Amino acid sequence: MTPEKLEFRGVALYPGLLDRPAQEAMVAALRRVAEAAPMFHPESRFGKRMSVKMTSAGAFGWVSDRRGYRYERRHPSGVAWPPIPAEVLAVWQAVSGVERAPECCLVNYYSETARMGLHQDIDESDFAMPVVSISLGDDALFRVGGLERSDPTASTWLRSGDVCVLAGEARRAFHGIDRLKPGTSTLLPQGGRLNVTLRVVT
DNA sequence: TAGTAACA
DNA sequence: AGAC
Repeated sequence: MTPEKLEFRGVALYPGLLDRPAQEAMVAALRRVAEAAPMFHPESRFGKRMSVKMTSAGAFGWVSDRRGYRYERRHPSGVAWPPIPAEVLAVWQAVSGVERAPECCLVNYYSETARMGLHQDIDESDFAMPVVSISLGDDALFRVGGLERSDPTASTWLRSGDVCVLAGEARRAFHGIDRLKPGTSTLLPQGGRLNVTLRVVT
């Protein structure tokens, strides 16, 4: 793992923390997660489908529907979420800086046209616990703002193998993904991007 | 509005 | 960036 650490608007960035073999191993593990807990398109509380597909691993999964955003013990189908893969836990241990283990491993799949609007991660109970994010596959334009939606934003490209940590001032910063750069990675045979986010929820 | 479209 |  490359130890280089950068900072972008308060977000810690570890470019290329995962080398190609590590990325491939993680994708294989995530494929097993998606077999146990199939990806689904969440719906916002106003009935609009999000463009990303998602599933989770761990004690809790993140769920969105007309009842709002929350963490649930089970996949919408009723099955328990599979365990968080060891490869993913190793990244948390390397960069989170906390002793607690993550309780939720949210896996988002971005097709070439998928995006994620500016939002805050505020469905957790302890904001002293960081959010760790792993990028796999095509490059993605990552936008980071401040604590209010109207705060100015700035963008940077995230590449396959990069890891971000949202902690401290940036823990509740607005952030999102504007677009992908299709064809920039050969990691995923069908293209697109996987993003893995790790959180302590309770 | 974890979304979108129109418009500047 | 703001409005819906």
